[in-house]
Amino acid sequence: MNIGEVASRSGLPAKTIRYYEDIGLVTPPRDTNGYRAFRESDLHKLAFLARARALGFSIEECRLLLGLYEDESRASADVKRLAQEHLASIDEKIAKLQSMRATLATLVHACHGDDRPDCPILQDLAEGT
Amino acid sequence: MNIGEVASRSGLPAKTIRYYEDIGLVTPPRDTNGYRAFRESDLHKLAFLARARALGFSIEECRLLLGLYEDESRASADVKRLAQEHLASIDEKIAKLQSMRATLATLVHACHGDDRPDCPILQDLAEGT
DNA sequence: CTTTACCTTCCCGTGACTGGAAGCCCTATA
DNA sequence: TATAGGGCTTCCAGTCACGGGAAGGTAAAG
Repeated sequence: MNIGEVASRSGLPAKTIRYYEDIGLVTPPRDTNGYRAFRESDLHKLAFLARARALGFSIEECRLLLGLYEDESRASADVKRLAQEHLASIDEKIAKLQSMRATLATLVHACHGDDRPDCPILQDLAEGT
Repeated sequence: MNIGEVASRSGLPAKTIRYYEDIGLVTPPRDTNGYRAFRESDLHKLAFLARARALGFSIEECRLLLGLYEDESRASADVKRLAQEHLASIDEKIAKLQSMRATLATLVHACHGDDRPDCPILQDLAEGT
């Protein structure tokens, strides 16, 4: 399998797949012409990575997850802990964004938004009330 | 005012203030010894920037906001539009995170998290069900 | 044989900083 | 007056996870 097919089947751009090889997440062998020759197992790994990334895991977390996935003697507790930590960090991000959102929504609501210059949004930014 | 005082009064790290000068957001004059000599107006701008950044505006949006702030003949509609677009992008981010969160929470809930290897989290990542 | 599509490596750019090195400047104390 | 410390300066490199694009080799189609 060449990189193009792997890209379309995994949903990852070819650039990303090459990058994942660079940082050692996959290690496809090479054909005599120098092309990467992906095995089914490489495709499988890449699809795993695509889904883990889609859940917001960082590359290093993905590396750990892959390691656990390939370790037959893993404890599911280790996976769960990793996922829970990630869940907590997502919750933090959501909370931060919602706090921003609340302030911003109040300001937007207070601004009449016409052609006059006075604007509570700028006022708030300037005065930090 | 030296950079240290401006840093503590604006809440921005000195490094960040130098960076903001690099990209032209502030242009403090220099003392004969080469030190930046911040005026009250510079401090004011930096505090404005700190608050705008805290609301999640990008640097380029901050640049626009500063421009509007200093333009006496601005239309508040321009400010409001900028803020509304930013609000929409925050909503997108929140939605994405909440979707991740939902999937992840389901998986975490389904994983017993003991010393056995079978784990629905890894299963989901592997099979993409 | 030519075109076209695909593959390769390499290097630069992104956003918004952060860390660290090397060196100048200013103040205070022994 | 020597020195120790802290603060200031510039510059370079690294972060994270890629994406864009150049220069060139290779394969499949007409």
